[in-house]
Amino acid sequence: MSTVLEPRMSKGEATRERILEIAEAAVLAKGFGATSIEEVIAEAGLTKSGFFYHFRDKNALAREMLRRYVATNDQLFDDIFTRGRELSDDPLQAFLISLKLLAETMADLPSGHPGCLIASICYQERLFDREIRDLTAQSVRDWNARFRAILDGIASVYSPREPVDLDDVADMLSCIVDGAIIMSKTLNDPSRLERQILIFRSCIKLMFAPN
Amino acid sequence: MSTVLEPRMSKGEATRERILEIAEAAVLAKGFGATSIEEVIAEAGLTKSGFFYHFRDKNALAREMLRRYVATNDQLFDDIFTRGRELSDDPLQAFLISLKLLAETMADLPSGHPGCLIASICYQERLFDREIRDLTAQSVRDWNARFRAILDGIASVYSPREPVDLDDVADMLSCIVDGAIIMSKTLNDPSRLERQILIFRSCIKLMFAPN
DNA sequence: CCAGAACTGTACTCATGGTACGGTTTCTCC
DNA sequence: GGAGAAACCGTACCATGAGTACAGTTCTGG
Repeated sequence: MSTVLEPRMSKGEATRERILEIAEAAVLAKGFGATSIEEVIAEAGLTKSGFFYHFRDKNALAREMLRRYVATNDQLFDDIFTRGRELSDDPLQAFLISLKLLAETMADLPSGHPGCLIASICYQERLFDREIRDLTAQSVRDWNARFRAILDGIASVYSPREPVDLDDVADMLSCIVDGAIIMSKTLNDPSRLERQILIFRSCIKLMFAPN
Repeated sequence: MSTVLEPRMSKGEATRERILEIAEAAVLAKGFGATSIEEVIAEAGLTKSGFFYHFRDKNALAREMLRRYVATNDQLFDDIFTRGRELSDDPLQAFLISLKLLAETMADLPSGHPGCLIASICYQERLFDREIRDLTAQSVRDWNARFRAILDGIASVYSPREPVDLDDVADMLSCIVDGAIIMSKTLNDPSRLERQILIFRSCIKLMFAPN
């Protein structure tokens, strides 16, 4: 999940990016409330004045962090699901391929998934203003809608074996991923995430694949 | 999730219980790091000295909170899965019944599920000592093993339609629940949790139910 | 080379977490 | 009903971190 520092980035932008990167890692490891600005700037190698030059306050940092996280994830989903559609014209096959790609991507993370910012924020909701909470909610809704659209495409070709609400099935992917990230981290076993995505994939097959 | 204060509880125990209850709600709402002892004691109606009489430090509070949370959940699972077995001799049917009971239990929570302490701790791991992290890991392992045992019982009667790893299926329940709690909280829609458990139930049916 | 961007340094305020410890009330049990 | 223990209270104190203010310095791109 680390972002490459683009070569054509101004010095200020590069610093901002560095701060956000460090802050995100810290927040995912100990929570926003327990992440001090002082430790962030220590690791980033700048002073408190430097920090407040880039961000008004801690909340602004949280906002930018979240925006960055959502954008990165959106991009990832775009890539993976576009690639799936490229590799198969059948909507079900395309989705199954994409899920495998997603599982592989997660398995390839060097030291496991660092964590989901949305989940982190969710468990510290009182610390954030309405704008941030709205942003997390909207992101989740967007991802669910994206998955729902894919399922609609599948359901227009294959009819599900069991009566299932497609909205719930769409939600399920986010739930599985978030839950599996927690289990991976708690048990210190990164493979759990990959395996859960593949089990979800099996469930999709069971739901839609004819016989 | 609120525990009834037993009548035969000494005054000290009652206070401890009250502190733990208040602290748990606060931790689930804003995280451990951002939960101040001062606000806890203010709500509990005692002084800082009183607090430290019961708990050496904040870490001791976390330990007791976690123990209490795990015990409560263990009890809940015991009740629900025992009841399922009482209502059907068929292991698959018993599990499906239990899942429905679980979904109902979650739907009956007055203002939605307050949150999973394990997940909260997971996203603030650096704040806790090894003992607490080991306790969270062991709890998750225990729950997974419990579900796995149930699945073994089912698999001894019904053979799964798709080749699935039963360990992964067992993990899936915890993942779904944890993920759905996060989605419920983020979208401020308690019904999400119930629906996700029911979708998982559908997946179990699809996996094992003949035809 | 110069204007503005990107910082540094210092010097504060204020709130809060956490510690230490002696004193006081309240319970409990003989 | 009295003694001793359990369950607290009061107060004083330190360390840390958020945030402000602002003047001065260095860097950087055109």
